Amino acid sequence: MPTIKEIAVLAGVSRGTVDRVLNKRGGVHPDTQARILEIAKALDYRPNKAGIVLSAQRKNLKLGVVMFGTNNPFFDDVKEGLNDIESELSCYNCDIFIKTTPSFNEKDQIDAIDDLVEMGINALAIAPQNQEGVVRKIDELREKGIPTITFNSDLPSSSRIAYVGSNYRKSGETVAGLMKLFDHKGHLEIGIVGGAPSVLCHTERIEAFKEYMEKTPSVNIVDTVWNNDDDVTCYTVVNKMLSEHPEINALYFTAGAIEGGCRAVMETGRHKDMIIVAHDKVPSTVDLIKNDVIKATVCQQPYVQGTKPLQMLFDYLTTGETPQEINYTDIEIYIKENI
Amino acid sequence: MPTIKEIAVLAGVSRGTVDRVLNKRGGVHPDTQARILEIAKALDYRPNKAGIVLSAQRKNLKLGVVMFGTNNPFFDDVKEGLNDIESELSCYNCDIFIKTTPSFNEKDQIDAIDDLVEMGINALAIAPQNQEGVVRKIDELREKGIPTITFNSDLPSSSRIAYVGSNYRKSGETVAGLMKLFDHKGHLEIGIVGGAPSVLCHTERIEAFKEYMEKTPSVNIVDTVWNNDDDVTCYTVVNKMLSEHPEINALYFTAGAIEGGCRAVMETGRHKDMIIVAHDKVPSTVDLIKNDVIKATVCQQPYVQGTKPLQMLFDYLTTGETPQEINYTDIEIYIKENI
DNA sequence: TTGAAAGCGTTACCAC
DNA sequence: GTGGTAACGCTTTCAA
Repeated sequence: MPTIKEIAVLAGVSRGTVDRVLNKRGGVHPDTQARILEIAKALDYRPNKAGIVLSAQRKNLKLGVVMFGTNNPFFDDVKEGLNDIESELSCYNCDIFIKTTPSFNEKDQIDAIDDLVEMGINALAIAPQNQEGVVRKIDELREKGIPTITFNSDLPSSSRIAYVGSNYRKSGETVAGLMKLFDHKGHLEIGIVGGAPSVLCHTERIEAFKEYMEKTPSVNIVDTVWNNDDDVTCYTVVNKMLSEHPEINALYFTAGAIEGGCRAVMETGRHKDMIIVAHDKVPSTVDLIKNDVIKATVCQQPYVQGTKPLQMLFDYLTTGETPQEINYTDIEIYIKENI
Repeated sequence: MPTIKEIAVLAGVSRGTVDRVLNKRGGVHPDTQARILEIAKALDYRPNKAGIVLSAQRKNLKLGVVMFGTNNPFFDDVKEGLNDIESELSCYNCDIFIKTTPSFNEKDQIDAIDDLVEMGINALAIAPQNQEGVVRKIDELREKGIPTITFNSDLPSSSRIAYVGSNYRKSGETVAGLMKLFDHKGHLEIGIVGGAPSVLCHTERIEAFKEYMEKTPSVNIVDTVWNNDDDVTCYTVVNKMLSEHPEINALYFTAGAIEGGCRAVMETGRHKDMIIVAHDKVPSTVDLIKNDVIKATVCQQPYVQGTKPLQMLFDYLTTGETPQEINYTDIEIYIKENI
């Protein structure tokens, strides 16, 4: 493997000059520059990450994280990822500051970002609200030279450099495909239980699910109700839906807090013939799968959503390599046997 | 983050002495040793990986890999993983030597290992034959100070330090679970198509599958045939099985070369009502899923099987951290929509 | 526009 | 038993 030192010798210059060229810092004579680039290409030079990281420790990089502080246990796995990457990067003199915002409130997120900037962060990872103010704030940071990566939910219209998270349309389609495979009667009458109509990822899943099912004649979508990520609400709305629609033989839960809903199903005694599919792998969902109430759950690698954005930001700041813009997490299917 | 330098200052010794203690090289006064260990513990010292890797480059580590040279495209993904990790580790002055053995022959593998040892490898990754001679050879290497990690298939009775690969029993059970969920008739008559009775991983899958299904009254396993990982053979045996058993309504392919078998099914016109589940994600399987011939395929992260063993060996040789012994890859379910 | 040197954390080698 | 020092590859700062 060629090193900067070797290139310097071959080009008859000092290591500093090679570094200036390779990292586009400017101030080098065009001829020298051309010569160095040619040699680097010929030798297939690739920088040594260990050297870069070691050297970067003198910068004391600071990374900021903004996310919901909800009690949705889905985020426990995200947090586990955050903790692991924090402990790894701390060895490289890189600090991570995490801010959780209590409500689904735009201003809270913006304030959190401002706080982090105040603390001197060099980059930001955010699970953002889908709101204009947050977009503008990300653009503002970009101009200040602070790159942002979105995770869990994207803001394509902002100038974030990358997104790490689920392809919600494809995950809705995967649930649709599963239900068709599970369909034992040859005809599905489906009730959908979403979180809240304002949460983009849930509505995207539902939209894709519906569009996909519309192409299938043997499937009918009966009703869509919302549980506001709340167990009690979930019980009530599912109870009501089932009594109004005795024909329902399949349920699609797109959000958290499904325990109450499943309880409502079990009370009717219809869960044996009901095809229930959910998202994410929280403890209550695992239990429901083990007890044959839910047939399958479709997941989105929450741990990766915690680690990867920060890893990418760290790499970007140290090695300068531009991350891939769209990083969809795998769509994982779990049933009783592989959960 | 504390460094060796800091510990040295606090303990009133040199960096060399701290290094000797932390890496158990011996030759240090017990009192000094105790003092240093105490300080390291108190500061929660964790070695800096970038520093270790940089320093380790002077060793020019060599890793050996032994695997089948079969034309089974499953191994293409493993090889992709091998290539990626090779290119990454090459930056750290670590070379990787890959030997593929042509046949399912014990002696070939042992010869390949001997060749690699001759070349001076510091560690070995092997997708092993399940044979006594290979076990003994691994034990022999261990005594020479050359650690081995098995991948794809394990040799628990050998002194390999770790295994990376599928839990074949669990993956067979997952197929069983899927088939039960897909069962539209309320009664499964299943034909099993294995690779070869001598390949451990296939027989393990089948065994677990059968044991699991035996607990289910509505399931009957009609017959088990072998295709020797060969398309033509597969066509023949499936053709024969289907004509002898018109009651079969589900097929479980546990190995590669399933295209011929599926062709036989399609020729009978029974594929519309046939529940077919397979393993691994090779191009032909993807096609068969997209064309609704196969309902699902259960995979075992081949890419990870290529990268992780070498990453673990490199870490073990440089940082000295003992790898986890059993590293099961995820059991991934793919259907038409998430493939 | 360029060069020289220090420093990041660890390991290895040579003195004592 | 222990200390000092050079080396791994890269970046940064100061000086020319």
